[in-house]
This record gives sequence, structure tokens and C-alpha cells, in this order.
Amino acid sequence: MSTDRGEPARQRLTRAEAKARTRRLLLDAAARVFARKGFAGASVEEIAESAGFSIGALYSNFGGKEALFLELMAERGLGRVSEAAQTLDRHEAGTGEAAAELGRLLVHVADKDTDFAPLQAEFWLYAVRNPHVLDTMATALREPRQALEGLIDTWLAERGAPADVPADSVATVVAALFQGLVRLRRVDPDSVPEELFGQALQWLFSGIGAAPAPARPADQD
Amino acid sequence: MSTDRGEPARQRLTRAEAKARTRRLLLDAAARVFARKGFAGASVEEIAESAGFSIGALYSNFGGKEALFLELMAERGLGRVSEAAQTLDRHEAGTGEAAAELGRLLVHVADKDTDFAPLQAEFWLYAVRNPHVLDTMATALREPRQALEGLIDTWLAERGAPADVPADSVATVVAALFQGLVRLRRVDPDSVPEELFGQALQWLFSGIGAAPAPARPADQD
DNA sequence: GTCTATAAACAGATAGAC
DNA sequence: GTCTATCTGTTTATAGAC
Repeated sequence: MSTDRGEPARQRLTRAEAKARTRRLLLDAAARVFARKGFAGASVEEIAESAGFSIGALYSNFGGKEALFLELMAERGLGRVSEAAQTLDRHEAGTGEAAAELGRLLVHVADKDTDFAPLQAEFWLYAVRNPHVLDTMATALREPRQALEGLIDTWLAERGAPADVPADSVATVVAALFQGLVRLRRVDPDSVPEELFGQALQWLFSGIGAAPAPARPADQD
Repeated sequence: MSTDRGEPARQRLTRAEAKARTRRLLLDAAARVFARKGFAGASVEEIAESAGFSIGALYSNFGGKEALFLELMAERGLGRVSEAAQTLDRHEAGTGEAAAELGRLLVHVADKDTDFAPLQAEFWLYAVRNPHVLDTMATALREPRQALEGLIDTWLAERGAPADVPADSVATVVAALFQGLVRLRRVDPDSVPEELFGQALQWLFSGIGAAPAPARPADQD
């Protein structure tokens, strides 16, 4: 309290606030560097310097490289998936409009937020390689998918599909398709035009409405 | 030629054959280790030992760690995607049966061939981070997708969908969905039951057949 | 709380023996 | 053609100054 001196005191940060700010800056830098170099390929030195600090600051705020990565994973493990649900919630009516909006989201994630998909892939790889993290990720991923599920319930009712169709399955399909298209677009943009995701959703929902009870896929033998 | 001595000469390998065998063993070991540790996380020592050789043998057969990785990528970059198309080609008639077959393929890739998806993710990350490899991968991925496209053309005709629907878009959607579901199943198997992929395809194709010309997604303003 | 300097371990790659 | 030994650079993590 009495330690501040002739300093201009530009922002007046308590030590706790300063430390929190450092942590935030380090976390953001870590997201950048991990996305661009991968978990193993990134060095703590590059992360610290990218945040404008030195290695010492990093170790004073986090247990180490792995702890920093895990904290980042807990913070943005499920990324924009929950954002997506919220964005779509505003377009309750009009599946077509919502589909177009989803198309824009895909383009944004794939083209603009260039660090997002690689970081997500890095999280996935880490989880697959570290079984005890796998469960954490599984439950973390279920949350945003349930948000999607609520939305899909609405769409389904709107389309006149019977309660017969399990909304959680549809939500899983939509989420998987989104991820797959984002990844593909990063490698070959021409093969995934902006409208493709919306188009696919139209096909999907139209098909769900058309075939009410496809419980038995095909038993023709 | 005159170097072999009292050795039992079990298989009689020429030096060229022996070297080819070493390369193959190293390549296979590299696939295992890269899948489990990642490109940066894997050490050449572990790869060499996993193949039953020493570091020297690796460097005598490949330019180095990166060259080994790139060769592996060229060899199995597109993985079972082309296999999938061939498998399905046998079930020309009966979309339902083909869908069930695809479901089994997904389960196999996700559950049995545990190294496949992580290795594929590693390839993708490498391509995204090395632009000059990106183009190579884009063209490599187009090939199996065209095989899928031919198959889809058949299904579409069978379903009575007009030529209106672009088969390449459908192929892209199917491929992206497959990849997305495989990844999700590795993390949360319960959320991706064995039949889900086939089910989703049924919905999709049924929807394509139902809505003949959805060229303009939604213009209601 | 953050920085500088350093310790200790490990990586990729090479040289020469066999 | 493959192995052993080694060189060189880099890495994580820590200790002590400020």
C-alpha cells in the first residue's frame, strides 16, 4: 500500500491486479504460440517473450509448460461452439436464415480466426494421448452440444418432424460436420464454399422431416 | 555377392531388398511414434529403436526427421478415405446397406486403428503450419473425394434426385462429416453410436431427394 | 512479481568403426 | 548398410538479484 512512489501511477493497479493481467497476457500468448507451433514445438521462452515477459514471470504464474497448456485448455477447450449456439439463438424463426448465419460462422472460424482450429486440434491430440484428460474433455464438449440440441428441437418442431427423431443425435451430426468442414476449408478453401454448411443443414433437416421413422436403416435380407 | 558366409541365409536378401525392408520398418515405426507423440514430440531415437534399428540407420535411409515425416505423409496422407470408396463400391445397389457399411468403417477407424486419426491430425497440423505443403495436401485430398463423388452420383440417381444437385458438394459434406464423427468418437464414444453415420447419411440423401432445387437457401426479405 | 544467469537434460545430426 | 560415440544447439526449470 505504501510502496508506490513518484511513479505517474497511470492506471493504479494493485499487485493482485497486475498479476492477473500478467496471467491473462501469458495465457493469450500461449494460445497464439501453441496454435502456431504445437504443444511440444512451442518453447516457454517464445511464449513468455510473445507476452512481453521473461521466462521467470511465466514460472512464477504457472507450474510450467504443461500446467499452462492445461489451464488454456480448461479456458477455451470448447471454443466457439457455445458462442455458435448463442448466435443462432437470436434467429429462432427461419431455419434458412439461421443456416446462412452458421455458414458465416464457419467462414469466420476457418478464415479469420486462424489460430482457432489448430489450437482445437492440439487440444484434441493432447486429450487422446492423455486418457485422464479425455474424460474432462468429453464432458466439456457435451455442454455446448446440449445448447445446440435445444436449438435443434425448435427447428425440428418448426419443420414438423415428429418427436421420434433424437435431437441429441442431430446435434452431434451438426457439430461434427461443422468441425470437419472447418478443417477441410483450411486445407482446400475452394472445396468448401461459404454456403455449403448452410446447404448441408437444409438437406439434413429436410431429410429428417421427410423420413419420420427410420429406426431400422435397412433390413432387406 | 561373395560376402555371405556360413550364415544360414534364411531369406537371401539382396542389399537393395534389405535396405527397402529397413525403410519400410522405419516408416511403420515412424507412423506409430508420430501418432503417439506428435511430430515435435517424437524423437528420432525412439523411432529408430521402435523399428529395431539405431539412429544411424535412420539417417542412412532418410534425410532426417522432417524428411521421414514428409515421406510418411505422402504415403498415407489420405489414409483410408480411398479405401472407403472401394469398400462401398461393392455395394452399388442399396443405399441402406452401404450406409451400414460406412458405419462399420467409422467404428473401425475410430476404435480399432487407434493411430490413424491422431496421425491424420498431425498431418493436417503440419500442412496448416507449412503453406508449401498445404497445396500438396489439398490436391491429395481431392482424389479420394472424387471417388466418393462417383459413388454418390449413383446413389443420387437411385434416389431420383435431379442432376440439379452438385455431387462434389455432397461428397465434401460426407467426407467432412466422417472425419468429424471419428474425432468426436475418440473423445466421447457414447455420443457417436455405431449407427449414427449411416443414419445421418440417410437423412442427408433423403433431404436431397426431397428438395430438388434449393439453389437459393432463403430470400425472404 | 519479475528479471537475469545458469544448471542439467535432451534433441537432431554427423563421423568414423565395422 | 548399420552401429557407436560425439558434437552442438536448444530445452525446461531453478536460484538469486532487484
